[in-house]
Amino acid sequence: MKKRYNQITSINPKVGRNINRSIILNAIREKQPISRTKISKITGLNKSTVSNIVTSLLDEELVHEEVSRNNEIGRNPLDLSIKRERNYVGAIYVDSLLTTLAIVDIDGTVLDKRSIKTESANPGAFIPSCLDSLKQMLRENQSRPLKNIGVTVAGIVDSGHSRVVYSSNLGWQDLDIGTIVQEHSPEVELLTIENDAKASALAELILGKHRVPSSSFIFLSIGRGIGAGIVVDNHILSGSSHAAGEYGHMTLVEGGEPCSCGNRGCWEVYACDRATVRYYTALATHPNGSPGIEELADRALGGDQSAVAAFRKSAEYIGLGIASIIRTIDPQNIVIGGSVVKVWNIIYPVIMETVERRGFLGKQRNTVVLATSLTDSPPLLGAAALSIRRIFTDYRITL
Amino acid sequence: MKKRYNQITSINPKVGRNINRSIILNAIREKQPISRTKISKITGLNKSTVSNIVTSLLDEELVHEEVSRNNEIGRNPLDLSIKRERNYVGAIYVDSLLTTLAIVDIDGTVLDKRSIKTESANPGAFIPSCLDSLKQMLRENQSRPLKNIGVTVAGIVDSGHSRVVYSSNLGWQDLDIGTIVQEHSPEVELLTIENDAKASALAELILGKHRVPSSSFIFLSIGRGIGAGIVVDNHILSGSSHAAGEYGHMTLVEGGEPCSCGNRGCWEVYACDRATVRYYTALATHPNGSPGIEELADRALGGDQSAVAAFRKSAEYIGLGIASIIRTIDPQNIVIGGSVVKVWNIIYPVIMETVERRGFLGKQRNTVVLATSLTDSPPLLGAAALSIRRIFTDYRITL
DNA sequence: ATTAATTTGTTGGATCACCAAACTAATTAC
DNA sequence: GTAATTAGTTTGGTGATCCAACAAATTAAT
Repeated sequence: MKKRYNQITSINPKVGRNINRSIILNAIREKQPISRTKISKITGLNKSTVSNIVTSLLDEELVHEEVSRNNEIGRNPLDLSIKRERNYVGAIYVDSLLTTLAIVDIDGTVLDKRSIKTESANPGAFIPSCLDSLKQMLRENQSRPLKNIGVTVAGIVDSGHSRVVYSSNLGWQDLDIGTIVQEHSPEVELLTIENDAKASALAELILGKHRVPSSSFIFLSIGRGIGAGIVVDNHILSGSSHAAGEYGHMTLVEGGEPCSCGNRGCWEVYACDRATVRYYTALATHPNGSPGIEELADRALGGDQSAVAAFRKSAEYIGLGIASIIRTIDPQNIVIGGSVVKVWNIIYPVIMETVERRGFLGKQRNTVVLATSLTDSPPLLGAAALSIRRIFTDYRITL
Repeated sequence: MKKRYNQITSINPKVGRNINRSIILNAIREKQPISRTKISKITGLNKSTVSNIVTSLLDEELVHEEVSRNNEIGRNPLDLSIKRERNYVGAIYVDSLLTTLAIVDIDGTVLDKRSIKTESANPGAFIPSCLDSLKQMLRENQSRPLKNIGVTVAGIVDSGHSRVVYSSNLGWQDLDIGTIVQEHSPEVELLTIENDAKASALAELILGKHRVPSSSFIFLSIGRGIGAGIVVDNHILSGSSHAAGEYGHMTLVEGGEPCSCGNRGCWEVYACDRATVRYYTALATHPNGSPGIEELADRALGGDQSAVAAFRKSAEYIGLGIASIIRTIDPQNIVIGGSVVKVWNIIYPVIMETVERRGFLGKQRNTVVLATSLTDSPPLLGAAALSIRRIFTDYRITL
């Protein structure tokens, strides 16, 4: 297990070949179906080189070939696309109450999914039980054992050492997930663990239907708090303490409302799900107890004006924070994930009104705010994306 | 003119060679003096390959060779270092009142420097007059014509098109500096123009004496406002509208003091030089008019308690903003440049006290706050660094 | 002084990957 | 049926890196 990234510090023919292989494989993933000739044109590699590398990709069963009929003059191209069968990955998203397990193909399609109760108090027993559940699912689907598994949790994760540094949700601290998995399931060749928002950003990048929205964007995960994955030039910003993207605790109102982190005026105090519920109970004449965010979204969609107003108030603060992000990072896109996406039509106009009033400083800005394009839970697809990325690109350029 | 970056989209032997050349050249710059064998060890390239490439670098007169005596067993190594003679670059920093011109060697040493009054109202005449002054300086130093010139201005700059998008300081909008230079001085092969804070960050990265502080840090330029250069994995974050790093307009106090940008509670309202002066005039019993920030720094160093208190108040807000940066970007370092560096001993304890109280959320964080290590004005060295970087690395990996 | 040991840097042949151009294959248009 | 066009393969050439042997320079021991 624990195949580490190939850290590239210089180029030799083999490394160059591997990089080109990855470039071609990613081109196929992004533009599929695509012909060898087109790949040659967009990469600048010679046709013969492309053919040569594609032959190995076909041998590795990562790519699939099919004759195409395009009714144009000349010989028909051979369409290349990603081979989805035989390359499944395991995905585990550990949330505070429920843990979701899934088997996902390398194109991001969820083949099977189930949830179990999270038993975070005893991770040494809980993690193995997740792996056993995955194996059970595999047997039912008659698939080969999984060689790649991705795990996502809310909290600070040292991905390079497969360790959870700190997770307040789960009460974990310095937990070496890698060793637990290795001892229980030595057949797993690659385990990757990452923060949920960072992994969601990765999923949006490589599996999202915004069709490569851009090479630099910010994925905002709005839920219990506000976390973010920052993507710069196709790389996730990890942070020197593995803690980049903790946008929820950006100070928005110095001296404002107290936050669970001990400070005051943090963004998430004003804009996360709990804030919306708080706004609702303060506004509604008959709040019917304290509804969950999903229930609240349903009420808003059903026409409950207090629920709508609560979401609009949150949206205004979401917009304020986004304006700060735009001014400081100036990303191409901001992609939002979380329950609020359910009421996108209600919140989007409010967010944009605030952003346009506050974020652009009168000058032209290009940042586009979007709802996530992922069709399943972003943190779950994020867990899958961690493994999928490694299949497509198994090195990291340091230079 | 206008040599654009080589955008690398795939690897072939020539590109690989060029990358390795750049890796070796940068290794020499960072670790000089260094032997061929050591370069081979740190890059992973074969000794013979290193020798081969070093031979071309010696031919190009970029590198200098010298026998070393290290008194160790075995043959003495040949020390390689950057050849500073014959490779000078021009640097122009256009500030709102004064423009500084300099001739700098590729190791970052300023050979000659002078200032002229900024005539921003007529850039079509002013830019050429800057170039003429540089040529005059060259004649006095009996140097060859400059092939590389870097320009820095405060404002939003489209570096790829050598254009100033917007500069409120200079009143420039959509100004094509590249064309002006090309028409006046066609012998200039490469003109690079960049925002002052971003270029300062670059200077700190490649010329700073923190000896490569890290590959990801934020350079905070505190002056009339607060600008920043964000360095991630040795690259400057440019932003989708070329406007990344406008940290001065990050909202810190929603609904707070009005800012010139039209919003309220922006960070720079509380923490820039004007704020410090404001604090001082409010505190001092005999403010002696409204002193400039340099004068104020002198008074603080001279024991003026009102000046000290003003800087400490600003420092507290600087710390607050830094805490937000740490929580959101989690950089390895934050490097501060500007007049406040003069009173570093006064402000540093206050900044750190605030940062530690607010930025680390009780968990271990590694971010280190430092004063700039640059021995000359960061935006001026930044202008030089723009050209120097291109000499050392003339491609950009896109992948 | 001579020899052994050690380290630096060079040389020459082998290998590997990409490229260019010619070639085969398949399809449409006339 | 032939020409034109586009897709993909084959073949030989080039160029860069690697490997291993070697030469050069220095210290330590005999």
